[in-house]
Amino acid sequence: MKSLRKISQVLDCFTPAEPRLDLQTLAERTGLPKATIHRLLASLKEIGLVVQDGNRGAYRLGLRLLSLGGVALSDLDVPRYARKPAAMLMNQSSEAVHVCVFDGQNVVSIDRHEMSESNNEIIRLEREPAYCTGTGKAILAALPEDTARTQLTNDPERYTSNTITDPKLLMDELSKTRSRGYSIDNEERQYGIRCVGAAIRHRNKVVGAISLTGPKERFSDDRITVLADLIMATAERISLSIEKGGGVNDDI
Amino acid sequence: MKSLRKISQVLDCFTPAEPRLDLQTLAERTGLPKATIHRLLASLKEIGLVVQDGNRGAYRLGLRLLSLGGVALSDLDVPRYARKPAAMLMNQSSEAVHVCVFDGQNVVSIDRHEMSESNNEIIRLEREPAYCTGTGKAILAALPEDTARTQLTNDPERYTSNTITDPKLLMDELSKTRSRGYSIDNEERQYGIRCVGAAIRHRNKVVGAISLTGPKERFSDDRITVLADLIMATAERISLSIEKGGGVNDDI
DNA sequence: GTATATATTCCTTATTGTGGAATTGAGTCG
DNA sequence: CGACTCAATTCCACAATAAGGAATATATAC
Repeated sequence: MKSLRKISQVLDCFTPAEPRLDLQTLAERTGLPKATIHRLLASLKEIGLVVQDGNRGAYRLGLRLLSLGGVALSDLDVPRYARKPAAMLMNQSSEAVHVCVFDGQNVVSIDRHEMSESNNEIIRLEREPAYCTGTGKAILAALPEDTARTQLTNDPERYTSNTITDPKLLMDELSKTRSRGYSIDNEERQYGIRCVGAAIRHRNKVVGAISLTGPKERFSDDRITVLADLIMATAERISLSIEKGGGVNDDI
Repeated sequence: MKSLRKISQVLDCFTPAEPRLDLQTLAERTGLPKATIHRLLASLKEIGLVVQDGNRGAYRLGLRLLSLGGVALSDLDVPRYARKPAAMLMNQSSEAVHVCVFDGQNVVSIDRHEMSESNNEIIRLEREPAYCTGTGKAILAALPEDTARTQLTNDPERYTSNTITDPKLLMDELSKTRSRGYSIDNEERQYGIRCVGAAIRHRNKVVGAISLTGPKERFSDDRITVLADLIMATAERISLSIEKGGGVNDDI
C-alpha cells in the first residue's frame, strides 16, 4: 500500500518542536506534490488523525492518535510494574529516572521521575532516538545482534560531538554495553548530560529500559559505577515482577 | 481515500479491553474480507502503527501511535496549565480530579489526580465517551449547538440505566448544563459514580475540561453545588492562565 | 485595489487496491 | 508420528481509485 507510506512520511513531519505545519512545508519536507498531500490530509482529517486549524489553517496531529496510543500502552506491562521501582530509584539516587517501553520497533519514553517537584513539564511521550540515549542503547544492546543492526539502518543524526554515528562503532558500543550489563550515554544526546541505563526484560526479550539522567558534574565515572548497580538492580526487580505478575503481555 | 476509512475501522477495533486481536476477529468486527484486512495490516505494520506478535500471532497497536499522540499533545496548552490547578483542586475537595483535552474532535483524558497515592494505574490516555461523562458533557455544552449535535450522531451506547442515549434529551441536558455553568454526570457512565465538570476555554473556544469524580454517597446534590463552585473557579483559573500565558496553541 | 503567496479543486491516466479462491503453516488429537 | 483442522497468508484477474500537473479560489500584503 503505497499511499500509506506517504501518509507515514507526512505524519513524521510533525514533531514536538513543529507540531503545526502548512501544506507547503509538508510538500517540501516529503517531496510529494501538494495536490497529493492535500488529498492525504483530507483523508487523515476525516478519520481524526489530523486536525486543521480553522478552514484554511495549519495542520496538526489529532488527539485520536493519543487515544490509540493509550490503547497500545495499556497492553504493556512495563508502565504498570516500573512505576514504583522507578520512584524508589529516584529516591535512592536523587537523580532523574526515565522509563521507556519497546514494542519491537519503537522506543518511547513513558515516565519520568524527578526530584524537583517543579514538574512543570508533562510526561513526554516522545520517541527517543535509540542510538544515543541511555534507555535506547540499553534496549539495542539487549536485542539480537542482527535485529539491532536493522534498527540502525537509517543513518543516525549527530546531536553532539560525542554522538556515535558510525554503525560499526555503534555495534562495538553495544557489545561493550552488553558485557557491562548497563549502558552509558556520555553526552551523546545533549552536552552536559550523562545517563546510565539498563534493559527491562520479559521472557528473555527486551520490553523496555530504565535510566538515570543527570549533569556530567554529578555523573563522574566513579559515580556511574555506583549508579549502574542501582539501575541494574532496579531493572532486574522490574523484570522479575513482570515475570511473576504473570504478565502475559509484552510478548514480542 | 477509501482504504483509509477501512484502516480507521480496523484501528477502532482495538480497545484497552481487547488490545490484541487476530485477523479473523478483525474481519468479523469490520465486516471486511480477511484478505483486505491482511493487506491493510501488513501496510500498517510496515509503518509501525501496528505490531504483530511473532510471525503469525495476534495484532496490536504499535507504540508509534503513542509517540505521534505525544506530538499532538505537546501542542496543547491545557496539560501544561491545568496540572497545578488540578492538584490544588484535589486538595481542596479531597476528590479525584480528571483533566481532558479536546481538539475539536476527540475528548481524551490526559491527567488524573487522586488522593490515595495507591496510584497503581498509569494515566489513562483513553478516549472518553463525551455524552455520559462530566468532562465530556462540559465540553459538548460549551460547543456551538450544531457542532454538539454533530458530535452526537453515532448512536450513544448505554452504560447504566441513567445513561442518556436519546439525542433530543441529550441536547436538553446540554442546554441545562450551559445555563448552570457546570456539568453533572449522575451515574451515567458507571453505577455509583457521580461527576461534576466544567469546560476550559481559550479564546472563547473549548479546549478541554476538568471534573471531580466520586462515589454517589459523597456526591449528594448539596455537595455537588459546593463542588461545582470549586470546579468552575478552577476551570476559570486555568482558562485565564492559558489566555495570559500567551498560549498561541489550542486555537481550533 | 492590485499583487502575491498559498490552499484547494479538477480531470485524465494508469497505477493500485480489491477480495474470492487457493495455499501454506501451526497446532492438535488419535 | 501422521492425518486433520483451523486460521493466516499469498495469488491474481479485474476495475476501482489514487496520482499529480495545471487551473482556480482564497487570504494576506502592499
